[in-house]
Amino acid sequence: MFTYLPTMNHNLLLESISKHIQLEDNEQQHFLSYVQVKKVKKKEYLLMEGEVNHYAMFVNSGCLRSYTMDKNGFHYIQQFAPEGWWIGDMYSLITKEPGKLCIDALFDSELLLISRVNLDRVYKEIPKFNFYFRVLAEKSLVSFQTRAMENLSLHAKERYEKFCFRYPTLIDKISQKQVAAYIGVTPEFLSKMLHKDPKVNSDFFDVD
Amino acid sequence: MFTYLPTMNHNLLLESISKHIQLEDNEQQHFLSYVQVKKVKKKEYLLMEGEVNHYAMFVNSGCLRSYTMDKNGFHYIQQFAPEGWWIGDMYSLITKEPGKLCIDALFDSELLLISRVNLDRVYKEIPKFNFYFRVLAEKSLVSFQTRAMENLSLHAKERYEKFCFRYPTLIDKISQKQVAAYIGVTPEFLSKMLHKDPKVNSDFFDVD
DNA sequence: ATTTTTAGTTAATCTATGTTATTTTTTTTA
DNA sequence: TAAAAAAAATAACATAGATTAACTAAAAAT
Repeated sequence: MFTYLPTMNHNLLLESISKHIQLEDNEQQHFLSYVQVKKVKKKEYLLMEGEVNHYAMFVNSGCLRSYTMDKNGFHYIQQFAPEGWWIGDMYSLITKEPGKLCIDALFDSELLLISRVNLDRVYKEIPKFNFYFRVLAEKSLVSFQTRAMENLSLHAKERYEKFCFRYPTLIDKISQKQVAAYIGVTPEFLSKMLHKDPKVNSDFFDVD
Repeated sequence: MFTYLPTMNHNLLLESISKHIQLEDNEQQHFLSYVQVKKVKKKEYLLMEGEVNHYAMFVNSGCLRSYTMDKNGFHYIQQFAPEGWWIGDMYSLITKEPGKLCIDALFDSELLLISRVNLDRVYKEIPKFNFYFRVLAEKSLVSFQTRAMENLSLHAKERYEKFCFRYPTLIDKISQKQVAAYIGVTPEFLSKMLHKDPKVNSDFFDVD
């Protein structure tokens, strides 16, 4: 049977898991034997459009992003994954088909990878991981349900505010261009939006 | 121990479950003892904004919809749930907090309800339901991830086409008003979009 | 350190979609 | 089946955000 000694690299992940399920020592070691550490440089790709995604990725440090591209080369960012977040192309992971997402690193990052194959083993051998990933999937679902509605109903300014709220640690670390691709406007429009003087309140001069 | 004889009302649900997990007869009966049948009339509410959602709902026949409202009274439809679909306010179900969704019936419908409390019992007593609902949550997640991106990147015409593809059984059953609220345009604009002649190709007359 | 590349700013013009209002058609209810 | 209510169609006008282009500032690469 595989075992693996937990190292500092695993702290963040084990912490996330322990919030939802309790693992015996041997279960923890067994699980970690399926996990591999990977370091990537800024701009390095973890997944390109049309590839099958073989790994669920947990971000230990740094930040990843997943995005799609349209025929004009425009980017639309589906998700940022700063420290402590999971990321992957769920469609491709589930179906084992090539996906439409690209995933790359916004900064030098350290990741923990678990392959789809090993994840299936984990589900079989330590069934309570079904509980852990069910809860995670449900939370992520709520978040994307909310964003799908926000993207229909809110103006760019309001979507910007939601972004700031959702990723408070990123606002001053990533470029406006990335934020624009997340809220779905052109960088030119975002720039204008952030610089235009708040409209002067002209009520003071209203007559009648 | 609770048991319950499966009736015709449960066929569709049991079929959905058996696609993902295999239940022993006693597990099936145990599970069904937690499920109640409910019939609702067209326009009847299952959940109103600000209420806590106590039930996950499975649609046996008819169709439900979940939606949010903005301050101007505009509706934004998060999901239709025709026959064989689950629906609920996942945020409220998870957190037990009041949610922002309304859920009501577009037609007379028959539902199977399982309360949050009983669902927690099911997870504990028949752990493989964690697998079933994990897989469902993951599929639903993919669907909402995709829609969130589509709502940013596609024009109304394309969102209309995606709607037709996603709910092929609904196109000729629900009003344009509902479709407009799903794709995020005004009913006036949708009407114009569907009636405007496809632009005549004037290239033939181009000079130089 | 200098060059090259990328990101951000600004502004004029354009377009997809919203707004308001009126009329017609369809559906629901009495 | 008539009356009332809701949905759909149409059209004139308004606006949020896109497009294009030129310029400046900041990073990255040599």
